Amino acid sequence: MTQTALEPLPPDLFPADCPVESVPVLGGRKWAWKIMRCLESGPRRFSELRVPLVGITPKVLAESLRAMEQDGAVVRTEFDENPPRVEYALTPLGRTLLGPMDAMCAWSREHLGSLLAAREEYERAH
Amino acid sequence: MTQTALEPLPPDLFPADCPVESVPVLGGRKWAWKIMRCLESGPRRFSELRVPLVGITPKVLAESLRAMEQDGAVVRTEFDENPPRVEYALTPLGRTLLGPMDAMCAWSREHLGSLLAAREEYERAH
DNA sequence: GGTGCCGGTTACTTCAACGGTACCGGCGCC
DNA sequence: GGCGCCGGTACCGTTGAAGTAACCGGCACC
Repeated sequence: MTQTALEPLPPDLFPADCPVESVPVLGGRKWAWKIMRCLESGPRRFSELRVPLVGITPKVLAESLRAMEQDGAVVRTEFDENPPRVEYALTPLGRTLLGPMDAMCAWSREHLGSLLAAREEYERAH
Repeated sequence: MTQTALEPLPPDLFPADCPVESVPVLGGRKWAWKIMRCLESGPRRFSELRVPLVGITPKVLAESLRAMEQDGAVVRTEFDENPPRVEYALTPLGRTLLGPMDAMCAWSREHLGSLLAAREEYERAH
């Protein structure tokens, strides 16, 4: 035996409050990732965000922004002007997320081809 | 003016086939992340995976594994033994995802406290 | 012949996110 | 007075992942 037996996986491998599930951009919010990217270059207005986020409805954008605000990744600033102006910006905490996001984007750029090829191969074989 | 005006965001900022949406662990699959972690240490059997994935049903586990197999992140190997044995393992492609995942986990370990604090602060203020 | 293990499948239900359409108040402008 | 801009809200329908519960075939063991 040159190979040692694999340790069994313990039932408590993941704590009940497993942290990863709470990471903002990971939590099942379709647009969060793109919104982060839009705010990367500076504060943006609601209607300004709607331009690159093609197809998003104001409802979903408002919901997403509010969720990200709750998570402390985004600040909402209201200006007392006319017509009314509201700006959304990344918080320092939000900015710290850009690093890990870049890592994922780099992976995607490098390996997405293999992934799509695997999908086609799977279709072919089944 | 010491501050330059911010470039407006172009409507084509994100290509139609934006890659990030296709990253396996990012695509709305609740258990994918944990499954990756379970397979990190070596190949595992179906019933072996059910131990740490507390609360997962066989249906959802089978679905998740099949989706990850389609994406080329996991291989399924059937052995002609009795009782039947099936092993799931990470592919080389799947392993390349572990790096970016570690970056996200590190972020989570470091900043989850601030995130939860922000959520409480938001509750308090609204 | 009954029981258990293994790796699932099937049918049904639930739920949250998303999408579609319409509409709002307050102000300025013509 | 009518229209448009801004930053949304209200109501409703759709969708897809997840959860619930029951069951399956094949073989070994007793």
